[in-house]
Amino acid sequence: MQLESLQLFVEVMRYGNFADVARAHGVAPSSVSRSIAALERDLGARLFQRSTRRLTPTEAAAVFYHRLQPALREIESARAAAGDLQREVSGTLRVSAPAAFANSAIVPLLPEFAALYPQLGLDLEISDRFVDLLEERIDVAIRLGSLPDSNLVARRLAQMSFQVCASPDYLRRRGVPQVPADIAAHDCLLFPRVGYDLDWLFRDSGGEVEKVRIEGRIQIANSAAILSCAIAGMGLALLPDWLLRDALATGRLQALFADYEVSATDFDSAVWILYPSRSYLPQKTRVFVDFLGERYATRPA
Amino acid sequence: MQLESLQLFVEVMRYGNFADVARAHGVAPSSVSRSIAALERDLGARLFQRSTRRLTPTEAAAVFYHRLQPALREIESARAAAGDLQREVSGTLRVSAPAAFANSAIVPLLPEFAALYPQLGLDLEISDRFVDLLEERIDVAIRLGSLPDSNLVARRLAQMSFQVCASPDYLRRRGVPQVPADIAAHDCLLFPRVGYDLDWLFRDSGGEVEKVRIEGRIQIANSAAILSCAIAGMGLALLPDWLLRDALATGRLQALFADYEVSATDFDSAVWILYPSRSYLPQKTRVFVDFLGERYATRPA
DNA sequence: TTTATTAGTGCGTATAATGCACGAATGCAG
DNA sequence: CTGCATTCGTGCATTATACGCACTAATAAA
Repeated sequence: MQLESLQLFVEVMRYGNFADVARAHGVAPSSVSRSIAALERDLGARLFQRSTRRLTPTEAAAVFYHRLQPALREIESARAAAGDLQREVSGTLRVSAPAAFANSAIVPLLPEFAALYPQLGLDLEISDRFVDLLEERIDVAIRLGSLPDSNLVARRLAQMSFQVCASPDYLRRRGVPQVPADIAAHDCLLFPRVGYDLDWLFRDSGGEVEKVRIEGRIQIANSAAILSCAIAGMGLALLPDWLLRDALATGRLQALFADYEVSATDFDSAVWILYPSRSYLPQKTRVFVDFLGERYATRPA
Repeated sequence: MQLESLQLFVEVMRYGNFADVARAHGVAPSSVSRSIAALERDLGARLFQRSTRRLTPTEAAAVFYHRLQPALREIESARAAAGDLQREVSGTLRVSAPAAFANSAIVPLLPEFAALYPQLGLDLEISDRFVDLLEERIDVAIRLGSLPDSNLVARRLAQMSFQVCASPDYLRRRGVPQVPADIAAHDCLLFPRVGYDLDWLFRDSGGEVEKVRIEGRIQIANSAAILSCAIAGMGLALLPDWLLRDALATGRLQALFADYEVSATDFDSAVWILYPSRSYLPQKTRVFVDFLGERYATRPA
């Protein structure tokens, strides 16, 4: 029984065919086929019913998979733990982050981080869905907003604050709103959120919250696209500060309502960093978490 | 990382030296030495401090060992479980069968079968369409009639013979037909079949085939419903023997033309049992196929 | 000091793995 | 209904790997 065959089997269960697994591993499909066949010989049981175009796992495969997968992960984890005891930061760190945040807040920091730890490879998995850290073998994940409960270790990187902004061109044409109620007369770029109405919340320095109904003809569920629209002068946008930093710094956008905190949902969104709660935290994970923590402490988002 | 290297490592931790492990495995000591060295390369950490006459496990080895050992045991156990599923009658058997056949010919046998194999769960998928065994993860399928070609293993359970019958009440009112041609004057219960005209075929003991045009006002594409109509005295019905057994035995129906073979299509219909593959045939599939085979051999349908 | 045993290393051979090409099967698009 | 493309499996030639043997260095016990 080959360990590689077991890993291939697990991936075949995930992908549902041999060819994709072969491509992912850079080997010939026949190799995968032979590995699985060898495994079946070892088990004395058929794992997949094959028709040329479809693989169907047998009951034996399902049983084997559900017990094998945790064991393989444990071996991998044990290997990492043993290695990290005597090794410096090395290997590959798999980071999962939302697309917009990765592009504007992580990628700019990568050169410095990579220079700090030349032995460490970085695998940035960009995805806006909530990935399963264990399933995808993610070491560290960035999550925005409020946090669903889980058995992961969570650390709050920074408070996430929002700002209303528009392009100078737009403000010249339509005027600069002075108080929150003024935005009712403006085009707003809408980010549809399930469970929330089309209101923006403004909290003044005294803590008073004002809710203003907004209107607009453009609605996009992608904050990077909303940013582009705002820069193009299509209206007011409510966006998180980490996404605006560049555009504000270069003057392509102009922030409004400096005296207010603004939000579309509530006022306690944050940037979270998550990692699996392992008894032995790999060095690479620790240094990455510490690095981001430092960065966001000294240069708050 | 080789699975065998991991197993060797565990044993080295137990024995405390390479030579004994090598002897226990019937390999050369140099082989063990090389396996451990490869493992150390994979981990990036030294596992043993070697002095020619003594091995001292490092801290990394201790950490690795304590997590590796349960994982290896789990893999071995998972392998045994998957294999046992093949060799022992356990798990769940998914059977696909046409509704009428399932109700009258399979369900009555289930109590006995279930008692024979108490560890086996049974999932009876009743469907009159031709399901894709792989797609639906079906272990065994029952098919009636003639068989479309496929890459499945097919076994003929029994010849399927048809009989013309009617209720005693109906025969009292309308008279008992003596020769095939007599049925032209009777109400017949029609089962519409694509590609076949409304004729019934009679083959006498001499092999002579007679085709008789039938007529009737009731047409139902459901043999169980036709059975009910016949029992209710609504006409003559041409039905497969396995569907009639009960009604004939209790006298609710009476068979006609004992000296003829009858059919609505051709004379070589059969009950087929199909399963996906012959290699690594799970025990649960084998016992079910054998059980039905025995049942239909001793008590022909 | 001698002896016996152990780990590590070259080296040649034997076994195993791999890729490629080909064939059969099958789902999909036109 | 018919090509078209993709997928899995197998035979074959090639390549890579693993293995044992012989030998060296080292060390604990006699």
